[in-house]
Amino acid sequence: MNHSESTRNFFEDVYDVVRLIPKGRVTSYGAIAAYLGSRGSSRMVGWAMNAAHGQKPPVPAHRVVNRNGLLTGKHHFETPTKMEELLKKEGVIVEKEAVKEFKKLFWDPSAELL
DNA sequence: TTCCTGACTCCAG
DNA sequence: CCTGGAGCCAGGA
Repeated sequence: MNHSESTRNFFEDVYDVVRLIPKGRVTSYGAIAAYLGSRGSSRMVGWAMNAAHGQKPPVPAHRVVNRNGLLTGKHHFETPTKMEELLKKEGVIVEKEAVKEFKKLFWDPSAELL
């Protein structure tokens, strides 16, 4: 397989995992990267999210935050408050750029997807 | 092709 | 507690 094919599959894999995140739960870029077998590629997960807009079926990118629960990707949504609004709609409280009860709401694909 | 950037994370000081 | 550097690797200029 060539380079573009493996890239496409990596993105598809990321989207599939993100779509499996339960409503009202969140995970991190690093957790997804680790689940896909490339721990150091957390930045690529973020890059994938950057290209996730308009995907069918939709990719709930708002459920992916950084390892501390901070909404570092909020500026990539339609509006800077969109990410927080979507989370709040699912019952996730966001306080000062971060997910409240992050540890409790954290969904780890490596542990949940057995 | 090289250089730079980035929705990240870890580690050293 | 905070800062900087390194590793990561796909794209755009």
